[in-house]
Amino acid sequence: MKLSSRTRYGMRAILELALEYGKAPLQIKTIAEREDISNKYLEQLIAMLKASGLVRSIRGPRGGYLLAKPPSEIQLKDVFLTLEGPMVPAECLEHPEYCPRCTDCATRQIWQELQNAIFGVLESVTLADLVERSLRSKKTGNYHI
Amino acid sequence: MKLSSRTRYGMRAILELALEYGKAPLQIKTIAEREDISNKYLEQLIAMLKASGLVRSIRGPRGGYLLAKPPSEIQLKDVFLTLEGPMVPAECLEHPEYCPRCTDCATRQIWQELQNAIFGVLESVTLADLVERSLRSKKTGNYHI
DNA sequence: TGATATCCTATTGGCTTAGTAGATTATTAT
DNA sequence: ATAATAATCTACTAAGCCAATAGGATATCA
Repeated sequence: MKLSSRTRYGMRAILELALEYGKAPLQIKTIAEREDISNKYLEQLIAMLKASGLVRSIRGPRGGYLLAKPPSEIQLKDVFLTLEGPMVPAECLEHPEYCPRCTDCATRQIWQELQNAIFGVLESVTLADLVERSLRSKKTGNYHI
Repeated sequence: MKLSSRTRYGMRAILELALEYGKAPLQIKTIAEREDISNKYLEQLIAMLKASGLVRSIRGPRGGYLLAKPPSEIQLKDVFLTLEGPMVPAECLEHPEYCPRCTDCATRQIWQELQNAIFGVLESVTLADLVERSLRSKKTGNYHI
């Protein structure tokens, strides 16, 4: 099990925007350079973030992208779901009628617990938290924990 | 994010084996019928479980498959990793040299926490637990919680 | 009006998934 | 012995997704 590049790149990109919150808009080109992501690909990822209302844009020269809300109001869950798509380990979690068998039920509970565990993490952290962590590790120079 | 059919089917299949632990071997055909899975496909999934040592087989008539260890000694993590493959949200978790940038670090922590949360669930439950849950829900008839 | 930067749509190669198909081998019961 | 049974092995395939790449259109500022 692996996260898509979409999610990994996108998370890094929106963190860049969070780090610049309150300042001038950031351009795709800049983010792509800083994060070493293909310009054109990043364009699409940011479009997804914009479509879901997490990011807004300014066109033309001196334009770029801005966080649509304060970092403290954006949970990682929001970003994750936008990029990775719906978090449904098994269909029967959303549509119990898919689950006519008894033994399914026990496994179904597990998939439910897995989903809860993942959401637990992603809901407990906001972009503001990420910014704080990011600045702290920059200060101490401890890139790897 | 969704689990593969491999993992969902395979987990149900090995649960069937756990439910029959100590009894006669279960045949592919039987499991496939009970769980409504393609015979031929299930064959391959069980082969994976056998290759990883969780299941053993007896060939010929009256043959079939058996759990290689008591259900209490098989964590769901073992089954999951066999079927779903290695759980590495991001490459930089295993190879920190992939992580030259500072902002990566904050996201990297998150992927680490996600991995821990998932493993936490999958390590805390064994097939014996699943069997117990399964029998209980069969008794009460509460298939959906 | 030209430069800048977002926006939009289409296309692609490569990989994985979820099977299907068919033949082979080992074991048991008659 | 032999026929039936059930696992084992290998190969193939259609469909879908991923991670880009490409090229042009549109809005905005100086």
